This record gives sequence, C-alpha cells and structure tokens, in this order.
Amino acid sequence: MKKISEAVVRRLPIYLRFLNELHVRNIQTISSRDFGERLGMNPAQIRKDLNYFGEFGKKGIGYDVPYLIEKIQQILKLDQTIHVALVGAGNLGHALCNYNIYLKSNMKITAVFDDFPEKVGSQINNLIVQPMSELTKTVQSQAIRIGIITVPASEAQNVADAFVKAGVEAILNFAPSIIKVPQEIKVHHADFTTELHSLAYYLD
Amino acid sequence: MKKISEAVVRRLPIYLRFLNELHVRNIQTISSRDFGERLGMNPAQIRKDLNYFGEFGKKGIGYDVPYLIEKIQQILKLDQTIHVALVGAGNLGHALCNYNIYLKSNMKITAVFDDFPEKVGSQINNLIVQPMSELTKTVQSQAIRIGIITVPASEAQNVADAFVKAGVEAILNFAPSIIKVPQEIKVHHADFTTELHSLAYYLD
DNA sequence: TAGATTGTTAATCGATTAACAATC
DNA sequence: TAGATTGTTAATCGATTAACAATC
Repeated sequence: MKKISEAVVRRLPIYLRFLNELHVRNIQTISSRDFGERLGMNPAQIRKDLNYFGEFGKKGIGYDVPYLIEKIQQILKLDQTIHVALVGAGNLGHALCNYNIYLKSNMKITAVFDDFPEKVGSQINNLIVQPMSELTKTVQSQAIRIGIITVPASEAQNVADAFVKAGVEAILNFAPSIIKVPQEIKVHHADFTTELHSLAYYLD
Repeated sequence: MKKISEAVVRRLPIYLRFLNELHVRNIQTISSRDFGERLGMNPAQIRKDLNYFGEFGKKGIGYDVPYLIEKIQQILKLDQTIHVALVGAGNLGHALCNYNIYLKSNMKITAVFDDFPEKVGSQINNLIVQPMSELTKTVQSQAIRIGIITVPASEAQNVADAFVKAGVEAILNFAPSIIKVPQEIKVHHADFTTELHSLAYYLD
C-alpha cells in the first residue's frame, strides 16, 4: 500500500466527527460536494482522501453515512479498544480524564500516574493515581498503547523515556517542549502555548 | 510585504521557545545548522523562515540569540500586552487559567465567563467568573483581543458568535467542533480528540 | 586570509484542485 | 434515459530542500 501522508490521516477524525453528527440527525447519504461545503474543504480532496483506503462511495449517489463511519473507524483502528495512560495529575490531566470523547470511540484512559506524594493515591473519576514506579508494570498488564504527557516541560522528556521503555506505541505531548523518541514511536504535540502565540501574529 | 504562509507562522513560536532555552543557558549565538539539528528541521527552512521578516543573522557567524528573541517577539506581537478571555470554567478552563505560559509572553487571561449559575461568581486564581451577559462589556473595557473556547461542542458556535460580536480578533477553540466566523477573524483549533484519533492510525 | 554561515535562487518534492470518463 | 456524483488522472499550486555567491 502506498504511504498515506500525515495530512490525510489528520483529516480522517474530522470527517468521522462530521459523519457522526449527520448520523445523529438521521442523514443517510452525503455527497462529497455537501461534505466539503459543510467542512470548508474541497470536495475533490475528500474523495481523494477516502479513496486512498477504498471505494466507499456510489457514483451518482454519494457516500452512505453509517457505512463510511464504520470504514473510517476501521482505518483509524477505533473499532478496537485502545487503552491510554496519562502522566501528570494536574489540572490539565484532570480535564482530560473527565472528557467524554472516550465514550464515542473505544479509547479510554485507564491509568493515571504522578510522582508528587500528595497526588499518589488520590482518585480521579474511578482511577487511583499511581506512582511512576508502577508505570511499566501497569502499561504491560493493561496493554496500554498510547501515553499522554501533562507534566511541566522540564519533566516531559523523562516521562517520554519512561513511556517508551514501558512499550507504548504513540505519545500525545501537552508539555511545551520537544521530546525525542525512537522513530517507530509516533508523537503528536498538543501545545496550546504555541497555538496562542501564533494567533497573536494575526492581530491587527 | 509578501503573504507569509501559515506554516511559517506556526513555526515561529517553536523557534522562540527554543531560543529562550538557549538564552537561559547563556548561549549567545546559534547557527541555522545547530538550530535545525536540535529541532529536527532543515537549516535552510529556518533561514528562509526568518528571512521573510528581515536579515537577522550574520554571515559566517550565525544568529545572536537575544536579538533574534526580540525580533521574533516583535513579529508575533508578543512584545505588547495581549488580553485574553476564556469562556467555559470547567476543568479545561481551570487548567488553562492556571497555566504559566502567560508569564513568559505578555499574554494574559484577564476574564473568565460561564453561564452555569453555580459557576458564576466563583473564583479562579484571582479572576471572578462572569455571566455571558457581561462578555461584550468586559471585552471592550479590558481591550480583550483573543477568545478561548472551552465549552462543550454544542455550545461552541454560540460562544464564537458572542466573541465575534464583542470584537475579539482571534479565537482558540478547544471544543471538538468546527465554528464558523467571519473571515477576518482568525481561528485555531486545539482539539485533542482529533489528535488522539489520528494517533490511533499509527498503532500496529 | 581561510573557514564558516547567511541570504536567496533554483530545483525538488508533495499536496491540493480541476477536470472528466465511468457509472449508478 | 438523463442527471448526479464518484474515482482518478493531469494540472496547478505551494512548501521544502539543495546549492552557492556574498560576506562576516
């Protein structure tokens, strides 16, 4: 299979979310034209993106919404349960644990870690905060595949190293710092300080 | 001046953060080669990016760190005080209010809004949560220029509309939904659900 | 001066969009 | 059938990288 560019992969979750909205509103079929219109995207791009993975549409008709949802979920591997661990039980960590996303997909934060003594043992939702010394054991016993980092920048690399050693396959880093990992580990950054700073450029 | 692409603007805060690290470590000069090495980027790209805005380097020497910091801050308008408002005093809103970014730049969250009766009047740091009915008045009296949305997806468009009406120039949307605004308003999305979902694609 | 490194053009690479034959 | 819309190629557009003259 030809290599799919990251730009394409990043659009799939946006497509999926939109399709779920359509589904809730009982819309059965969508054309790439309407699809693009609603998302502010070029319809050819949407057709091309989807076509990397298969022929999901019907000529003259469009795309069947429930079918396309199913297909994109498969592509993104969201049809299987994916366990996620989070390190850093601060405000941001709490916010993420409480978020409802995980209900829609089968992604779920199943373990939380922090090394501050006053945090260890405390409860977030139904999860008990564990010390970092438990990380490897828990990642392995719970088959955790994705790690989220919500610690200060100065600690991010240490946490990343611990995640990699424990065997996670991907990391979402919220700390405002670049982390180095082996190339087979996928890292995304979700750093709102850089978002805010780049927004400032566009002020008059 | 030629139009600067968004890709370039998004890299500037990353450069700035790295330069600040160098500055803290008392490093006075950096070449684009070392710069690129440390950030995993092509040195020509860094030179080209910076050169859109001026000739900040010295041939044969490299870039003066404090000078380049100053210049990038000017480009990003981070040399002036920028007031930010946040709507949605939930967990995520709390996390952002507590974040320390704002100390490094002159960006500061100076007002928080929420329409839940039990939230209104409560205190976050030294800010009192105001009802949405106060938004326009406060945005104008405090000269707020950027709005942050941390409400559920179903409310995001309403909040965006209120921000636009009140006169903000840019919006950072954390809700997992696309918001429509007039084209002169700049919007960035900081949606970690799509980040997590696209990460899943790369799992084995 | 010689070595290093920028600024910048030209070449390459990749992503987006237009166009249209195929076909429902 | 006629109209609509996909799948997909070709054209365009834009971003990244290589290369090198200028110069500190």
